[in-house]
Amino acid sequence: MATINDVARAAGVSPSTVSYVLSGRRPISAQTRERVQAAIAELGFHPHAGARALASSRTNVLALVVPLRTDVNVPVIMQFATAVVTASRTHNHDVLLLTKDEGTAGLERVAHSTMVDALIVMDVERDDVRIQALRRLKQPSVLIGLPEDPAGIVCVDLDFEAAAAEALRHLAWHGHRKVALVGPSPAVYKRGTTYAERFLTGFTIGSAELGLETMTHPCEPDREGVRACLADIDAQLPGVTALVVHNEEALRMVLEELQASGRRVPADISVVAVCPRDVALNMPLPLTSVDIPAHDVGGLAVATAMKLLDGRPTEPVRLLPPTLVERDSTAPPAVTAG
Amino acid sequence: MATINDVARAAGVSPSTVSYVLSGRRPISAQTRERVQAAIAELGFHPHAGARALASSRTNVLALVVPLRTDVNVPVIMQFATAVVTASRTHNHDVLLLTKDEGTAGLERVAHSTMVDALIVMDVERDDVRIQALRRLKQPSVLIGLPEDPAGIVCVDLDFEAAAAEALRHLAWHGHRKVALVGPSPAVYKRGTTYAERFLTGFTIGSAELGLETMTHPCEPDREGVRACLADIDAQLPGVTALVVHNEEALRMVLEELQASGRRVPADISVVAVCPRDVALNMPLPLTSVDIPAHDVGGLAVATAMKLLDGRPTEPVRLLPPTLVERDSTAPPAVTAG
DNA sequence: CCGCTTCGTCGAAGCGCTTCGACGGCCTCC
DNA sequence: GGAGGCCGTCGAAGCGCTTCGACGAAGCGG
Repeated sequence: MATINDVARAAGVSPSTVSYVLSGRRPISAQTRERVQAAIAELGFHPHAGARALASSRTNVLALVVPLRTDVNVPVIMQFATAVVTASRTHNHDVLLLTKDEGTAGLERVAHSTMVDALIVMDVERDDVRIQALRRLKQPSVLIGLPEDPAGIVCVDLDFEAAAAEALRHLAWHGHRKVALVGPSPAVYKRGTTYAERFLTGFTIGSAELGLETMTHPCEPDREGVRACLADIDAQLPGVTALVVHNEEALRMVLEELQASGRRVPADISVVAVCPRDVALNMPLPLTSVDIPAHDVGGLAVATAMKLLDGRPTEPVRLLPPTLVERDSTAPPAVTAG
Repeated sequence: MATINDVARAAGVSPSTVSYVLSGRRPISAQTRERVQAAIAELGFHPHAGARALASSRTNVLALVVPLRTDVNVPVIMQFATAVVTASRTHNHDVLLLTKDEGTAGLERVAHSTMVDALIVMDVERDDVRIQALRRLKQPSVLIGLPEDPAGIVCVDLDFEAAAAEALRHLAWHGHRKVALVGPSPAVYKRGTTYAERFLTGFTIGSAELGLETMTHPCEPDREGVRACLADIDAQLPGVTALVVHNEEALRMVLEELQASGRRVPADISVVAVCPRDVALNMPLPLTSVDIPAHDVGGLAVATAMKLLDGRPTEPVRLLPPTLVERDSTAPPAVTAG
């Protein structure tokens, strides 16, 4: 492997000049720069990451903590992860993958041993123990999600409260008065995953503001769970004309069960999904949906981390406004006798 | 941050002694070791990863290249990835996440800049350009998959040929004579993803050996694709009594379409799935399946990488034998007139 | 009791890079 | 036309760790 000294010799300059060509931290004449760059290309020089980290105390690596439990929606997690990786690359950073189950220890390990410049943490819970740990690190961190007390840590996420309100507004505008929320599985609520709670809050508030008759129901994402959920909804909110589904796994089954019970979407019942765009489009019929913009959130998380590293000012909490796209699963309610 | 010098001073020894306590490369008296360890604990010392990498030319980081395209089965990819991460941790390594779309450049970047000790590459295609690149690197690599010409690179994977044979053997043993393969989507074949081809090969050979009447059909994983696929199968292989499904996305829909067409599983038609265990168990009825042991394969990939790093001998290609577990979706064929 | 090995520890030399201060040479401005 | 600046480059000092050779002390056999 060529070193910076080899390059310097080949270009007839000093190592520090090569370094300055690379970093651009001092002016270098066009001539010299070209000679150096030619030497770099010819020797196939790549700076040694460890040496660089040692000398500059910058690693150009971000830690990304992902949950590995399977009761969260895996494809969505993966969308966030890939968004973070691609965004990091555009900022000339790489990504070190940590799993949530290493907990606090994993964060401290990579931070204390200076393996990463900053941390991005997904799937934070209401009062996640990891948050105090993050506060103590010298590296900045960005959460994807919104804990109870985010003081001192920057958070980015979709504004799930607004998302719920948006879904209800759309349905109300179509004339719906009786709307049910098919939520995530009970396990998700139990864990204190705040996006579920925030959506619920938004749903409740929106419902009150719009004067709707609503109910909410968690839903286990298997055939039985979906059936039970829909049955409960029919029992507790007879004449329901619209569903908001905040549960990717259950989505397809909800549609199938509605069909099985003889109800047509959207003629007999409207459905608004809360899910990534491609999920909404890959259903038997294209669903009206509030997008979960994993790509944007991931990109924003990385951009925010970069800001922090540069010492630029940053909003402590940044919630992206939801976008609802009307597709084929919503329509005005059927006019019924009664 | 405390350095090794701080620890040395606190323990009243030289820095090199601390280093030897940490690495165990030279004998250290129990007394000294304890004093050093106490100092380490007290100061919360973590060796600086960059400095360590620079001095030892070992980073204790593995690169993992995952596909980010969505036409592969995301949850399965994620299973591999988490398996690799957890296994790496047990070997005291971390994982740097690269995406396949950075291609050859990404591999070279992390290798040349000495960010990683070894590379693990998923989703290799028949004659993947990345393979030549890997051969040129000074770091060893392990492929999850099996390219055309694996010479010089170690590969691990499930033995998909044997898996197909195993599925057929099970069905033949039950007395089935007409069996169809519902394969991955055409895109997967087109890409030259070898596991699909290997399964197909095994299916064809097994079919001949067992004297079965079979056919194979790729399947687009949406409602229409599944319908078309099943219709083709019924047309081309009338009286088919069993299906082998090698397509996680389509699996649930296949079952539903069979039911919709009035066929009961396994009374009227048997189904063997090729998928991870948990997928087989989370279907409306527990499916007889050949497991895709993502966890084992990921773990093996890491273990193999460690072997290579230690200079221990390694089999060039290691294909894990498949395991078929009989559950509720297979039974002898119905006795019909004719 | 002497010389040889083994054990436990130290000191110093790097690993490859960044960065700070220094220093010529050139331009500019009065 | 000389003082003052800026531009472009160099040299050297580290960053924090590992590792090699060296060296006393202790243990052993003859």
